[in-house]
Amino acid sequence: MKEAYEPQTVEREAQQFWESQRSFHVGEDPARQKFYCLSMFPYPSGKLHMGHVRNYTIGDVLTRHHRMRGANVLQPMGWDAFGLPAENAAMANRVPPAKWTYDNIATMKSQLKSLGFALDWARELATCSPDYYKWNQWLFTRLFKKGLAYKKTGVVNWDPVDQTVLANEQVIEGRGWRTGALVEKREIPMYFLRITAYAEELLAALDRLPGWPEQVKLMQKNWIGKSEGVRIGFEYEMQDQKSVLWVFTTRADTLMGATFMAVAAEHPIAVSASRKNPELQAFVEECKKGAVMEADLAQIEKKGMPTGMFVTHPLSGEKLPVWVGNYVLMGYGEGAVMGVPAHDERDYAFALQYQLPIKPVIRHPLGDTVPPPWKSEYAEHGVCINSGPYDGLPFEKAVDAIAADLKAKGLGEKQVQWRLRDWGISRQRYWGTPIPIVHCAACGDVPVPDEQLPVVLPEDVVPDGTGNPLNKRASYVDTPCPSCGKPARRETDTMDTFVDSSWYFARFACPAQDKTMLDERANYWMPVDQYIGGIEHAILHLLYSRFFQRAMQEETGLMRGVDEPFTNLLTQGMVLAESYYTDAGGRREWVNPSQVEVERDADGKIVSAKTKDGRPVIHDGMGTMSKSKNNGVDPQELIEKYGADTARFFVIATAPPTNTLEWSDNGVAGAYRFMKRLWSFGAGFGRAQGAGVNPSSLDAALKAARFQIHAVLRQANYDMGKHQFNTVATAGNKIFNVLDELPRDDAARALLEEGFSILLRLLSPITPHVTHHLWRELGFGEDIMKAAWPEPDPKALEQDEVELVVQVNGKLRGSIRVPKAADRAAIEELALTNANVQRFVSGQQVKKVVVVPGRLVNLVV
RNA sequence: GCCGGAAUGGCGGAACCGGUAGACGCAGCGGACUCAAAAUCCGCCGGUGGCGACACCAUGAGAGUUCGAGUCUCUCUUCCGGCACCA
Repeated sequence: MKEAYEPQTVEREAQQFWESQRSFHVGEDPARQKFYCLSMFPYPSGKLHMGHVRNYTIGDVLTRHHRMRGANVLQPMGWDAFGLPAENAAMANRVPPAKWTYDNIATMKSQLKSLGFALDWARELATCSPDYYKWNQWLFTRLFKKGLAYKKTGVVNWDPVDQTVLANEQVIEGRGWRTGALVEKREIPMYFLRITAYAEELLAALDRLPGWPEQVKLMQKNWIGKSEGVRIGFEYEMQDQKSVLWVFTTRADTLMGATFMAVAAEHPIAVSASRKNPELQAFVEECKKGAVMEADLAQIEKKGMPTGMFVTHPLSGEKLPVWVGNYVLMGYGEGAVMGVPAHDERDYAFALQYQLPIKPVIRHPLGDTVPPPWKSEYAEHGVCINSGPYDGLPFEKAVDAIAADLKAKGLGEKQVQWRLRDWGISRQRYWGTPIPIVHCAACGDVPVPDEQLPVVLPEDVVPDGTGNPLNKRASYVDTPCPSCGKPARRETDTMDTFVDSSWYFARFACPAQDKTMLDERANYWMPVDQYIGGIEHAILHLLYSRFFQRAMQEETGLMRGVDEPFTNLLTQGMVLAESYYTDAGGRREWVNPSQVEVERDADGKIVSAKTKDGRPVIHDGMGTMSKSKNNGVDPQELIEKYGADTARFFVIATAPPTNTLEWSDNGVAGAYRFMKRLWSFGAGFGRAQGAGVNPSSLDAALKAARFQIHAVLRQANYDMGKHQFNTVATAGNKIFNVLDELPRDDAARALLEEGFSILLRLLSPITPHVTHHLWRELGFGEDIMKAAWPEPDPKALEQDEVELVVQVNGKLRGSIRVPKAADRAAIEELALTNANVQRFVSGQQVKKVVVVPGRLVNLVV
């Protein structure tokens, strides 16, 4: 073995070994426990960034650990290859998106390989390949025939100069990113997937996902947004026509306290009333302009204007004025609310603003006779008052009674309202899955029949930014109707790329399958046992995938009982780095941290920083690695300088996987130092003899060392189980430090071998290359991946004597060594003999003695 | 505004059930080796007092429960994340 650690050589050899052994290739094996470990697949943007390295290292640690524990582990990799950046790059470089994408895939694949991930590349897929997106199309046509996919109009951002639809991220301050033209809203026909049909199930099943972070489940719950209430009708007459204004409320119990109605600016009543009222029309227009997205709108002033119309209260017959209110949203419920100022914060503010009456109908804890004017609304549930027949009823009974009475009059019923909307999947873009529909003048929208799938996207196109290039290709657009054969037009919209990523996990189970979307191999591998990725996908990607899993079950008949695609979810934290800038005449010029030298005071705090060529820079603190702050660290440079094992060890050891990870060049150097120490320890180790440890031949010091090694191992295995990988890595440091202190003599030899064998196996999921090399080179075995995961020896953890801490009144005063079997009385007596303990106890009455076996003694005086 | 989560040395972080706070690493300081530097190795490393044994203080702030609280309960502060004026 060489004296010097050369990571490049070691890693190349290990990777060649795995390649030649097909070490990561897996198949179905019903006899073994399967484990499907999946990291979110990357978008092939060019090259890997640190977030990828972190994500895939976490997945690889889990994969290799489960393998060594005997599971049949699948860890695949693929490419989320459709999407807008490819079109942007195409315009900038005049390269077809397909070529740009495939080139990026080649680069990133070689980077992933250089990191030594245990990936089964035989299952690689790219969503832009017709073999893959054919099944997007197939599933779409199935859902279309069932009515779970349908067409309706949707609103898009329209750039009037480029004559093209813009994605939200292409709209910058209301203007098109390329043209700077004011963006218009346009209504165009789009296809939707009826995810709302699954709303109830998607919500309820969250409670059956104990392996998901609570935070993610809560975000999904809020997104689905179920509220139970009552739909209530208020009758009115307009131009002698009887009509009903419908509202939705979760507080039907306060119906008797309604003193006005408020409708959204877009509501038909507002629109028709504004026709003969220019002032109202101006107000309606103003409301429509107001942005309705930002959270700070929660505090904007309530504004409104009366329409001059009145509706009839369905139970009291009272006439209530109808107002247009800027706080009522057309997109939720009925676009109208009943105003109950006494018991709703917004209604209260509105009523105050316009001197509308406030009528309390729920008993206030301070008493029924709260004198007007009210100081604030009272929004808690309570008992009805001032409500005629409903007086004295608590919330639920009042809602039931009122709903029943409304139903009898045909003016209301209980209703469940959802926030979740159907999923609009049409994108007016070129680089995506073609929507398999043909528009025929005679037959309407005809789904492309199975035998004509896939509808192949031409790959030689270079978009120019004006409209969808597919529209300009007659050979693509003109096609006979699959139904009647007459000339027809092919749909040119493509699918949202979230469709691609909503089922790739199942497809990984079924490589090289060209007859069906999935096959029975999905039954073996699904569900994904461990899914790893960023929290930014907490809502959309994960919700859509849960929806698709259910749709796939129904359409393929496979994966019965597997309703949820991801059993356990780990959301890894972001990677942060220091950022620095120079002040270039009021403008910040960001300097990459690799170009900065830092000066610290005696405490290690940064006092000043300058560039390597001496210009002073300002330290801006830790932030997400980003292009805009120029603080990214290139994984490639890191691997070339230190090797993949160092990068992997740093990323794992520095922070728990769910925390943010603060980049530190010194930290990386520390990880490298550990790799080098490990290496030189191995270089001086000699060949393993394989003689086991004979515990009775160990002296006290060696016994203590062995205890430490096994105690650290026990803790490391516990930490591994709860995915706290940072302390598993540092357990490697601890065991190494123990081994490094051991004498190099015959008495210690067997323990040295046992300890090193444990250390190498424990570290192998984190730093697979160096451990692979040392394992083989030192004669521990052929292939460390095939070795058993180390378990602590219970005998090594037995101790004849234990150290107990002695406390007086809960404060640490000394420690004693007692035989393991010592009884309470003996421990008490020994504790009292301790000199320092005596100082605090003497002359006082010992009132109580607490003995925690194996831990401590507490004397209460 | 509402809903989550977090707060421990100069820094990242550790501390399983309430039981020795600060493991491991980074930075820093001192030393060895060297003509010198790098690399490597050894020692110190929360604060205050003390020659020392040791004592006191200390896990964002304040209370509480307990023999004993970083850990449990309540109130507050700050930071991070999510969102929907959702009727």
